[in-house]
Amino acid sequence: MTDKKTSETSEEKKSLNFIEQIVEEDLKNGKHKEIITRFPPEPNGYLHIGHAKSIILNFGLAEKYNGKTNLRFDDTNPVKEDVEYVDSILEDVQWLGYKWHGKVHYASDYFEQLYEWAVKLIKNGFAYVDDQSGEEISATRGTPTKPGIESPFRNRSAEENLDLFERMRKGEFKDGEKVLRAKIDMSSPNMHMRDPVMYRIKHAEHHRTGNKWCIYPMYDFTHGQSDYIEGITHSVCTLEFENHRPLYDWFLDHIYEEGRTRPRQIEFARLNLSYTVMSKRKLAELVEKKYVSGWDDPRMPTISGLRRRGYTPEALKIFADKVGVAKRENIIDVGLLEYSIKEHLNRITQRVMTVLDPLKVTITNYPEDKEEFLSAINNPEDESMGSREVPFSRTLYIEKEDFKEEAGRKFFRLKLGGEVRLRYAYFIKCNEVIKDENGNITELLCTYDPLSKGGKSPDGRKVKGTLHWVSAKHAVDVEVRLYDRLFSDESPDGHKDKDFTEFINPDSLTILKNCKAEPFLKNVKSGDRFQFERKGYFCVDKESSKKNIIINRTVSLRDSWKKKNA
RNA sequence: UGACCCAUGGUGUAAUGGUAACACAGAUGGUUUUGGUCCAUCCGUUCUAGGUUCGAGUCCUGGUGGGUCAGCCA
Repeated sequence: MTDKKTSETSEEKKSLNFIEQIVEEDLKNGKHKEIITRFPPEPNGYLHIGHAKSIILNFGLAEKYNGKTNLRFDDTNPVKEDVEYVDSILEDVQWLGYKWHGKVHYASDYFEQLYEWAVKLIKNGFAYVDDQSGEEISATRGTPTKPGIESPFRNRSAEENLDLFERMRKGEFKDGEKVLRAKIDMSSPNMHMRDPVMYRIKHAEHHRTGNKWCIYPMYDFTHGQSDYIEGITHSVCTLEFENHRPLYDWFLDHIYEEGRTRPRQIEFARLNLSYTVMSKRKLAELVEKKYVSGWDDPRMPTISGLRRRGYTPEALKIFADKVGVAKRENIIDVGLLEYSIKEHLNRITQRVMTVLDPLKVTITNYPEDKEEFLSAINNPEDESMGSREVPFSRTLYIEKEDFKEEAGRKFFRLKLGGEVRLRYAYFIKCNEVIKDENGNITELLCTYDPLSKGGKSPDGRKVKGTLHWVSAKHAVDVEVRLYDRLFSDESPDGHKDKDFTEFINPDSLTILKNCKAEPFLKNVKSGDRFQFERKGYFCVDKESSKKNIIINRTVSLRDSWKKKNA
């Protein structure tokens, strides 16, 4: 029953992805003795599953090749960043199970060093202060097919540039009045090489450096040098930075000192998931416009959302492994994510019986005051988890959808005059259906076969259906929240003429208030995970309390019956 | 109509000049006290046209299609 194939065959001969090949090559030919990677988020939002792929890639590389991984906040833009995000990012990385090397790094720790390098570039004639406005700079940059125009301030003397740059730092100028630019090539076919801005003036309070600085380095003048300072060997980022690489290398060329580790930028394709959006801006919009309850809403593709939904770090690693690493644009089927969590939860979760949509069943030939306890297996995939006792009595609940007065032979569940097995309990036969004045079924009158205790056929007769059930007297009331995909379209932000919010699925959340669980659930705490037999994997929500137990459905079980009849 | 990058089943990822492999999805069947798990079988002439080679998914050239770049964002 248990699966042994995943542990044996799949690990043996796994081919390397292109980044691992580069690393192995660099290690083999002695370019590096040890690799150091880094995860460099900007603290301007919550991490999502795309970041999880990057985290797992970077930390995974270091684990595999006995290297190290730094955590560094790319905090060069004070107006967008906040400690709230720093904290959530720290929590998410740790939850994934990774430990960064040494202390947490911040690009803002390097502001002084960066400033000195900027001065060096100025002295060597590779940078100048430009007085043009943002609009002018933009207008003279040219287009991808037309070269740009050199700034009239491009050929100032080093002395003048130095003086101006110092005064920029001192705060003598207003925001936007001046910038420091690299002097490269205004007619480069690569737009990023057309005298990119290195520093801009922002009289804004930074979440770490406060008001110490009023000039802030741009990403391009920060990232590679930060890698260099930290001794990063492989600087892995996403494809949209491909065009930045020549600039990354250009800055390094001008500050590099012989003998030191020189970082290399390598780009891979970011993760895209079907039926969701991944951009920070769009996720923020979902939160702000209250389409979801917050960044950690269980329907969100954020790490905190997935965590609250009941995902495990292991599942995300399984997922990342299956997705792979390459340079091709991709949209991963969300089904693969769901498969990954099912695969893990199937192995580890406690089984439990919970009726989500209860229908009362009275066993007419079962004594009024009798109750008994029946043994149920906790996890068929893991014998060491043992078994538990489940109470049985005359009045029970079964799932409404598990009964039909009349149905074809393909319907294995309970029908009038038919017999099914109650899991771990008895065979029961339905003799009578009770309805209210509107014709709704309110109760089933059944008889049980005392000889079928434990669910074994006493005389060898077979029943096709096995139902989960809960004893009414012993039932624990719980609230269950079912989640469906947030969007009805596979690629909600892939339509030019339509806004992604038009595809929001109005039925992505269903709250069930009247669910009946077996007594095992009485003392659950938030974060506990279960399989509700025949219903799916569930996780106790953070809002859950003793009085009001709230449980999220992480993912449903595969259901070939429902699929066929859909 | 510039530069850079990409193109292998429905979706992803392999094959490192030598029999197109693995996973997910789908289909069919088997086992089963979860219509779960597990097991078996089926599902691609590698975007296109040339070229190099004994041999090309892989190397070269052209084409086609897609992505990225014109923030004082990262």
